[in-house]
Amino acid sequence: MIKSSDDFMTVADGVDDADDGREIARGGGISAWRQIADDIEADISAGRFPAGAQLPTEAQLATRFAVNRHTVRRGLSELAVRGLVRATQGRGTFVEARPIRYPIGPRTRFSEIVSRAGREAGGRLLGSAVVAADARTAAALGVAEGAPVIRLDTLRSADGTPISLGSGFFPLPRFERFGDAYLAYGSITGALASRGVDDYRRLETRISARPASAEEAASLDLAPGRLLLAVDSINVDGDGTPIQFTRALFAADRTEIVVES
Amino acid sequence: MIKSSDDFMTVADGVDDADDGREIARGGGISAWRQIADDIEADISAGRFPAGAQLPTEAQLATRFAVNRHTVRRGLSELAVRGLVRATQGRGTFVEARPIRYPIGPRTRFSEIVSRAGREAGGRLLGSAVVAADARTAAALGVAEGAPVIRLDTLRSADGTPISLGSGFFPLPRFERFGDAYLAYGSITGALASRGVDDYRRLETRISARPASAEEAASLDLAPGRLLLAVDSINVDGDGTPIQFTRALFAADRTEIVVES
DNA sequence: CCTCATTTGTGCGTATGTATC
DNA sequence: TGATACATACGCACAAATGAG
Repeated sequence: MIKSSDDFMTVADGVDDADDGREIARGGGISAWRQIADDIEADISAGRFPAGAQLPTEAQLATRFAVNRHTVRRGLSELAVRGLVRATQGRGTFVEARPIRYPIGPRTRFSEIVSRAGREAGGRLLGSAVVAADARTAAALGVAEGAPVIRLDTLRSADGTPISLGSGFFPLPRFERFGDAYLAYGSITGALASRGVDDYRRLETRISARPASAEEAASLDLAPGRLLLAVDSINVDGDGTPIQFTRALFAADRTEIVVES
Repeated sequence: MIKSSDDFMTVADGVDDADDGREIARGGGISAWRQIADDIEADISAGRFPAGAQLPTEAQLATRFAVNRHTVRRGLSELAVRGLVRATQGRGTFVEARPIRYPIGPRTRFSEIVSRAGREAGGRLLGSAVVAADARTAAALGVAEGAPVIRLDTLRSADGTPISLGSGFFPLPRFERFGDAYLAYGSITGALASRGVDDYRRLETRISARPASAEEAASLDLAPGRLLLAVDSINVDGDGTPIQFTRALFAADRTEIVVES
């Protein structure tokens, strides 16, 4: 076999990888890239590649499976879409961590949830601004389209791992300078309490799924194109007045949403 | 430019595709496949490729954009993951239909939902069997692990389009021969009523997202690897007794789940 | 039923770009 | 700066599914 320039390995490296050349059944109805993906997935499931571990390089895998590097890449991309591994240019391909649960219910508070999951809560304000309400936001908050609302972008994480990227919209006369309140109290719940909202509940939640854009992936520390759960929700206060419209993006492979009726 | 065998076109075809060679900015920081994906997406959004329409073949797109067919395929695969298009071997690549809503709430009934969305309800029993309850099912139904339960596999569709692929588990002394009841009444709700359950509600719903397996994709008439919303739910009767544990898979790009609290 | 052209799917080899260390 | 490793792109070839005939 003639090696491509990419697959070239030094003689020193060559001597100790003659060991485990995995068998790929050619022409058996199952494509080579799928067999490779399944094989690597089995290694991950069995713990032979623990979470955080670096996989062999694409070139090494290509020689082990006796296929072209493109074929390895096709298999790895499958595992990447499913959130099992993640490739970073110039560094390598690494095994991703396992998902945690993220319950959403009528009384959901983020800080409660992460503590319930036995993890450490974390929320960071990315920015805050006064913007004009678009149609969806206006309808949710019961204000006129184009009316000014406060927008708060937050990144929520658990154990240092980003979990959700959220944009919250709050009606304006009531929640003036709400970004400062959030910074002062460290949580949406606390900031709302400082504005006299000591109870709120979720009125409606819409859930869809889509791949992450490049920016979203960067914020959530995901590889671009990974699956997101998009959760749009409306919170109302004790009187049923809408106080918050939120669009939250969850890394689908780190999250399971629980709805308790 | 030397054409590959794949890209070869007859002279007759060649004369009328000299028109719209789209511009791809090379070396401008944005990869060619992404520009192609964006360009085709814009065409779809603008209605230049309406839903159901067949896209030009990969070879034609390759000549139009003056790139290799692989580069076109990379762009198309991006659109396919996002549910905008779907490729079928031997036929071509087609624009997919837009999503519908699928509300989930305490009083969710499938037939109500699709009629509310102005579509026609449809449910088909794929099979039914008595199986041993696994840990998750046993916990949900409040039976011992390994206890016999009835399993019902159903495919639900709207307007002929498959929407969800579901497995329902029912505790056994109570729902003996439940498959026959489903066939007789044509719906879960009707079959439950025939067993004396005239009211039931959803206790808990768990939502996650993942790509479809080959079989799931086939059942749902999806291209393999497309996004699924996986919804696990527990239904209880008026007394709060669990009567049904369901795992439903929705095509994420045809569905938006609405939770009403 | 078979054949054949069309179209997407898979795989190889090569080359070069780009980020990381 | 150089070496490493993933990302992009071209060209070629053949497999496999579809549909027309």
